[in-house]
Amino acid sequence: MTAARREDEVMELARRRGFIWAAFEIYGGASGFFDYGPLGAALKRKIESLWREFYTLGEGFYEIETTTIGIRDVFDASGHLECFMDKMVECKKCHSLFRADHVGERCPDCGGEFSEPQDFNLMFKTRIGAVTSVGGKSEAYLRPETAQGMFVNFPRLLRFHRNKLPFGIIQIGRAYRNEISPRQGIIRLREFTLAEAEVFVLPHEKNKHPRFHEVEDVVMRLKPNYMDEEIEITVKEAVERKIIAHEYLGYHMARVQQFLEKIGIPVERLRFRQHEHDEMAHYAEDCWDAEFLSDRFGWVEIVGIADRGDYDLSAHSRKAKVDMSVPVVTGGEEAEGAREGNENLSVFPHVIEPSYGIDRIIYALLESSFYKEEVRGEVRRVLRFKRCVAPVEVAVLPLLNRKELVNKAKEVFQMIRSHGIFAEYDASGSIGRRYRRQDEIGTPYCVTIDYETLENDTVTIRDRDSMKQVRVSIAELPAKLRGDVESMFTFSR
RNA sequence: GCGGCAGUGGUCUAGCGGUAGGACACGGGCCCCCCAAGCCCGUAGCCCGGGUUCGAAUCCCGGCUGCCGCACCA
Repeated sequence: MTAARREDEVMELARRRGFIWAAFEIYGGASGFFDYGPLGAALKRKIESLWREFYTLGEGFYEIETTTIGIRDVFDASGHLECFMDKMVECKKCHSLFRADHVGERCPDCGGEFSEPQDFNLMFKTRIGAVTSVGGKSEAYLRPETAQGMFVNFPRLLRFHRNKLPFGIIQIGRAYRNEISPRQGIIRLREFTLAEAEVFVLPHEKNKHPRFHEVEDVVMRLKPNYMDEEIEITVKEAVERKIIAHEYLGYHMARVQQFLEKIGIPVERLRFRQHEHDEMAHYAEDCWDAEFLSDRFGWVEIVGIADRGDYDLSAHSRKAKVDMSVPVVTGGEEAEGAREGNENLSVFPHVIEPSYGIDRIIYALLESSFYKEEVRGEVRRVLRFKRCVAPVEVAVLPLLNRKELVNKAKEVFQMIRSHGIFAEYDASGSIGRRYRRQDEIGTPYCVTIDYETLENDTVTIRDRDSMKQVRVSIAELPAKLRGDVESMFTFSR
């Protein structure tokens, strides 16, 4: 229980200060389930909003919201029913469990005999309605990814986009996987949040992304599956040298990196690792994981960028008997897939999918933001969140708990909130203690009301990272907090 | 899921068969004009269930949870 390691200390802080904790604690807990507290939920909400903006405003994608329960047909077609399933055998002697295809006739531990293989599916199964029979529409599953909701709605989405490709669809939501034994805290959860984009593109257009030039100079750290070491390379060069298969994949990998940097994941702790062929999910043609270098867990996947090919659309077309292929329009530029003289040619769009594990990103952010130093013999713990994700944007503090300062401080507090800035008020304990409280939850700025405030209506803004202060007038405070606060401290760091 | 170890206020810990003590945090007060100072007061705990015993936080069994190793992580 001792929080000896720095990394464990972060999670201790997260629990203590209301970011995240084990679910069902009063009943002893349940492995693989966590709840977000007041600050964690705020942090998560901010990350999700930034993500949403990044893809809607940034890419012009629309967001949809589909059911978290899926009927059997969906996961039958998607392959999850079969491929998410492991045949498990149990040793009759020592009761160890093994995957049937990973093990021989006898238990490798004790040499005991195995039971008959039994199915273990990673999907949570449920039933629809008061039906007790097996099969049919009564059988349902909690989705293991949000993606299927976007695939099964493809015909309507295509019509919505007036039959024009490419287009992208995003979705943020919960997904569920009944892990055999989840560990590693919020790295492996049984219920978690995914933020996924499905980009539908004609196969012969995968190598010409209209905005590729905007990201072509982005330098990324790549670990291709046929190489033993990592290389640092621009996206442009990686695509030219076929290290990354095509522009669409390269473009979205670069965008993933840009998003992660934007919310404050240090780029030097990031790499993109290409899946080995035997490691690839059943639906993937190619897949690169954006991995975060954790002090605690080593390289951890936080985003997967997969080329799902036409796997899902063709599978649902077959199963549902609804043709989701699209006609290939041979316009001015000739299309590779379109053969001459064949006017009725149609193809299944391919899907490029960046899939973000929000909970893991939150862990990565907590771990990499955590900073500890000694100030005057006391430990100072700081979460160095970027302002765009900080749960509390500013704290308003009267220098002393005196009536005249408190009244003025409450006035300023209300004023700041009326400008749409989320603030916290705290008058309890010494000013130093209150600064430390805010440091620990990552509040970037503290506004302090002192006796000078009463004289000339100015307050100080204290910067979390430099602990420096500048004095501004109350009148210009909202504008400063909204706008160029950072610049007021950049030279003093 | 298997094996080993462990679970005491919010956090960290002392106690290891006679009924819980500390530190920090938190709340109230005093003091205080800027980075967890000091003083006073207060709130708050033996993971859950069974058993052994006159008596269990302490010993035994089961469960849950966590850590380490193995397996699993489509």
